[in-house]
Amino acid sequence: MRIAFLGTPEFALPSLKALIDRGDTLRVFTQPDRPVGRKAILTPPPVKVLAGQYGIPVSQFEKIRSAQGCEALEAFRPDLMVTAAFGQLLSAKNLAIPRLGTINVHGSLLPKYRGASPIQSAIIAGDAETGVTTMMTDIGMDTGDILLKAATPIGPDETYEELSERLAALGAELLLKTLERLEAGTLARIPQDPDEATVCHMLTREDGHIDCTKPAKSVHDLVRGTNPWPCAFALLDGQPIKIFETRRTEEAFSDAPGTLRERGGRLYLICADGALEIVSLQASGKKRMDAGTFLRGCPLDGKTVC
RNA sequence: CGCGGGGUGGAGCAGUCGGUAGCUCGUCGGGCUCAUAACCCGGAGGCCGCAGGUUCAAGUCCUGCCCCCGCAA
Repeated sequence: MRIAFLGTPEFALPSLKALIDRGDTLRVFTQPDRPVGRKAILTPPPVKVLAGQYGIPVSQFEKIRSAQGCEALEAFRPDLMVTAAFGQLLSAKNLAIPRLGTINVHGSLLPKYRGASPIQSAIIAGDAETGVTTMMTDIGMDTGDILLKAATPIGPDETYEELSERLAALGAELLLKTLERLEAGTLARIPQDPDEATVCHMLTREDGHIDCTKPAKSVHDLVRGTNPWPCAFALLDGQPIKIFETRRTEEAFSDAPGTLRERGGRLYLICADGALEIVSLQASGKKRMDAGTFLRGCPLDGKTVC
């Protein structure tokens, strides 16, 4: 098949690779190179890099909905479009181009977590299970008919980065299965139940702000759900302290939520219903380090964060 | 020239008004204990990021450069 693949970050890589291995005729559409990091180095999106390694032609548009975007898509004459974490909404005109329609690989069990941060949101919400869904893309935000789903449990300490990697692989498998059934004509379309739908927005830095008046599990879920980006943080003397890794603990304290306690060389953050051990953290202008090392140069016992 | 913090024994940090480098941990040796990420005694280990400058004297003040990091994009 002639397939136009629209995707951008790491999450899209296994799906693109799966299509490459299938031997489809591909053309990749992705976001423009973006300045990355403090040095603002212009960096190509991961999908562009992978496509380049296989000699697949790549087109980059600020807006695929633009006239130029549509022309480029039409010029390729795709049978099918496949999207995976593309990062842009498609227009009705875009969607009308491929005769077989557009299939999206989404990192949640739709209709839950429509939108930009399905994987992080599932972890932050404390869900025990999530998954991937293939669906027929329509004009809405992840509102199209569901094709196939695959579920997977979320590990109690699994981070966004780890889960994202697993779901990306799972998504690629599901995409292959979806295409097989599409070609065999055995694919069923199941409309989403709007009453079950939830939407998750793109995360911002402030989404990583820890609220110690919540239960320890909720804080822990936030820490792992935002790792490595935007990363959970708390304010100490007005300065952000990034908290990379926490661990559930049975240690009991009588301090108010937000208090930091040092005990046995370990660092604890008091939350609403108990303490959470802080395993690794980073102060502004400092490097990331484990709690024991941090405490050696910066005593925190008795201090409070908010 | 976007804003800001920082480079000091192996790790994390302190070092005031310039005056000969200190703390916690680790490490090595010894001691003590039923026992410990316990305690006691002792030791090793530092071109104070690099290069200039000011000075009787620079970790400290000035200039340039390199590197690390937080924010903003």
